[in-house]
Amino acid sequence: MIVVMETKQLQFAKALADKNRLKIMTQLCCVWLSVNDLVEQLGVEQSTVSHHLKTLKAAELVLVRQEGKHRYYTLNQEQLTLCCGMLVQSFAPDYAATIVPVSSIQEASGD
Amino acid sequence: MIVVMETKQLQFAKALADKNRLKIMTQLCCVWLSVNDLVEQLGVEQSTVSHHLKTLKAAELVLVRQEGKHRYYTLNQEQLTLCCGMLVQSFAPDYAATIVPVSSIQEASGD
DNA sequence: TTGACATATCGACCAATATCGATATGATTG
DNA sequence: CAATCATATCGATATTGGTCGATATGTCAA
Repeated sequence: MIVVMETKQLQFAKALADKNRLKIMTQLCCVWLSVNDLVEQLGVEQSTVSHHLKTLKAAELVLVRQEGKHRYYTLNQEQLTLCCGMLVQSFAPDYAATIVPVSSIQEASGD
Repeated sequence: MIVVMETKQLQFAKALADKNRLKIMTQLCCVWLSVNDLVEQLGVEQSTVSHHLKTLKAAELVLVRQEGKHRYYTLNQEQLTLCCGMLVQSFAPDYAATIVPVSSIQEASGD
């Protein structure tokens, strides 16, 4: 269980640890964008954007929806919140109890 | 302001994005350890541990205290909590209001 | 000051990964 | 089916960053 969390935390941190991926996440917050939309806004090659999206997808930080020839991505706010809560639980136990009631998030994510 | 946060978030994510640094953080949670203590527990060279501690220090994720010839490190739980709150505010606005009251953390950190 | 110990820094090497260009896969339309 | 557009994957290259060994800096005791 703890090992699983450590792996998840590493994957989460690595997913965030790139300038362009953070930019992508910023762009994808609260909206659905196609890969080409992101290509235009970031100014890097399409293959690069796809590569980053794959990394974010592996970390479950983005959701995908196919529509016609387009694939629309958006940020997975719930997963991000869970990961942050996990970090606080692991590394800030003095704050975890009062600040981040992760249990309530987990309840809300029952699917 | 937003630019500053993005830089901070990148630094935070990069600081966490290494297996050995996560191990160090785990070891330093709630306790003060010397560099040599960490060297023994991680099984890597002292120079490597110092290098990681420098990275964590730059991200303000550890606190240092000199005592005799030893330097004792511990995890900065408050900073970690702030960074996580910042991430949720930036990338999970739908959750930020109800789950992570960052303002209360900032109040508690007034110095 | 000298010696011993603890930690930080430096230089070199190597592994991981970001990027690009080219190509393959997949979806839609005619 | 062929043509076109959108995205994913692949191979090569460049850059970043982790690691080590050696050395420098700093601290304390004799």
